[in-house]
Amino acid sequence: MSTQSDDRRDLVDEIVEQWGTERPEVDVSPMHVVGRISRTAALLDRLLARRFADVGLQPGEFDVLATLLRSGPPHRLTVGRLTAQTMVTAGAVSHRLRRLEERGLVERSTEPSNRRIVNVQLTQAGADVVDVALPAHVDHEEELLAPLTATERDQLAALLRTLLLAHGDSLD
Amino acid sequence: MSTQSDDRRDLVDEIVEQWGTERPEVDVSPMHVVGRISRTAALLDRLLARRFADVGLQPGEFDVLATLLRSGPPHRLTVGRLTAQTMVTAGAVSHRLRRLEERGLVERSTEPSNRRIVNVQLTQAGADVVDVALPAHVDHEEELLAPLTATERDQLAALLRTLLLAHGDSLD
DNA sequence: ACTCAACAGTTCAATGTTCAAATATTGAAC
DNA sequence: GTTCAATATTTGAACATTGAACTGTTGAGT
Repeated sequence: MSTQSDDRRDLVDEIVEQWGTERPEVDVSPMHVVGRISRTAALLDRLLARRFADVGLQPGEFDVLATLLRSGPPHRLTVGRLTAQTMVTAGAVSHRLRRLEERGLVERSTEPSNRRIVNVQLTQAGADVVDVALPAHVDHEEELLAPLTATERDQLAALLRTLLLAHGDSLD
Repeated sequence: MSTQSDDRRDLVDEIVEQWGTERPEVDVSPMHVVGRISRTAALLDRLLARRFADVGLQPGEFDVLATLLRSGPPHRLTVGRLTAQTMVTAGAVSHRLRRLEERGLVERSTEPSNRRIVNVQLTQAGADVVDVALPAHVDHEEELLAPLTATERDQLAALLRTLLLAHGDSLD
């Protein structure tokens, strides 16, 4: 297995070097990490969004449907639990649900025991959509990660887990 | 220096485990990396955006102004070169420039030798804004990376650089 | 000179997200 | 029982980005 490290310079290297020349008194080294996380996410999200479009789905819509499916039977979650697993606001989730409901992929109903709560039920049509989209999605992710060895993927995942946990991204 | 590894489970671990139960025939392991890159970026971007708001700036606006400043005197770039350094479309850059021009932070003028090209000039007011925002911004980034040791940051940066370069994110 | 494709930016309608206000419900305090 | 703060979700205006169409400019081919 080839494990040669790539010693070329990416755009973030250029940016950090420019700052070193233009504002040498400011230590911009954190950009090496934060800048790359931001750029990598933007790059991957854009590529993945195109593939979703082929299935007539938006990333955020897939996110909701997939969350419901992987929660297991009966494929029903409250809006709150749904929101807790996304990186968007409750308002955004509500908008997504309205669009998905119009397309018949989910159904909303108030919880009888506590009428503040709304249950979101994945329909059969919604489940079918995820079952088509999921394998294609992970295949695409696999392709995008091809430049990294299995070891490198593990390292990357572990480092990001540390960062996420430190910032409270867990179920607790 | 403490280098203990965090063995708690984050939300991505939960998600992958759920898929393992609900759809064991699909190998969702790429999510360990892609899912965390996406979530980490969303988390950091959101936190950083709040700090920018304190200076009356939006992340995208800071991005444009900072690109102009770090390009060095005379702090002037074409719209095309500006767009090449961002992760957004030319249309988005055009919108950003209109907003920044209205606030007197940049000025646009057509290049005499090729009237298709538009030069974007950072004004003194624009340079002042970046000079206030930049140190605060990198300080904030530094804080957000505090959970990682210097070695871990280097590893993380190197892994992401490999990924970015493989996907063409360089000046070439 | 003329044609025309390529190029550089801009514009605009559509769209998804955010933020804050609003609605409705619950439970606890008194 | 009534009050009221907390909770759960929705609504709607504001706003940034996208994608496609559009304007204007240049340069190569003939």
